[in-house]
Amino acid sequence: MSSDVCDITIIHQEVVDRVAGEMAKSPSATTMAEFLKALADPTRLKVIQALRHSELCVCDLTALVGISVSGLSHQLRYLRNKNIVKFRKEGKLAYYSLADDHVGQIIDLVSKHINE
Amino acid sequence: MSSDVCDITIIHQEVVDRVAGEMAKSPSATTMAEFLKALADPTRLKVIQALRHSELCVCDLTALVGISVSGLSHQLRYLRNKNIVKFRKEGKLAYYSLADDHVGQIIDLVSKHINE
DNA sequence: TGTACATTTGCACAATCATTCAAATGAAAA
DNA sequence: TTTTCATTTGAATGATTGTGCAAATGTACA
Repeated sequence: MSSDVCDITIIHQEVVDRVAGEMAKSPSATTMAEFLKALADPTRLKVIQALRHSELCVCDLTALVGISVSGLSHQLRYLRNKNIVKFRKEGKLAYYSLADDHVGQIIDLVSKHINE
Repeated sequence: MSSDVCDITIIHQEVVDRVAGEMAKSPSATTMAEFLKALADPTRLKVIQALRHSELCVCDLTALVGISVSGLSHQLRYLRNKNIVKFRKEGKLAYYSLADDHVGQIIDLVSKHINE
């Protein structure tokens, strides 16, 4: 059974309909992709990995990540806006830490997948 | 205790050293980021989500993803090269499916994180 | 007050990337 | 063979983005 609509040829109409229904149950692909994009960068990943082991100030993070202070600050703001990291100010220093452990769990899974 | 090397100011040297040691235990940030990038795109995410529910040919995937056949084919090659999807040929049609379930598990975690 | 220093921000640029169009490939049917 | 159709490929393009530089902000200390 096949149909032809709007220049797209659908070959297995029933399967497509069923899968479309299933897909509608999870969060939108755009939402999930936007979150995953936050993790899909070496610099941001290093920041997150570092913060899993200790709260750190920007200076120290710079040394661990190997990037300019300015560049790091940009990425920290990015991660803050996505609620992945949080920070507290202590005098001149800003101490960053992870907002929750969800990201850590995801990274562990990815790590396991790569080490197979 | 602080030191100054190569224009980078390290404020908590011991903490940095300890965290650097911990970080060295997991796969490189570059490797993990490259894998995560494969998931961090709405089109590729839709493809993966669709394939979790059924093996599908390119035609049908096009309808589910909402992109040109050519664009989809580019992304499918991308996912193939990363060993995330595999395919078999049956006559003129190419049937795609997931290479393993690791990706699905990761997506489930992300989905759960978003639905909190 | 003024100096020193950690961090942030605005701007600019190079590089990456997702997409489409047009052409090529390959396989079945006529 | 020729035609038809599903899929792939290559080239081109517009948009996004990670980064550094320079300037601004804010805080502590002299």
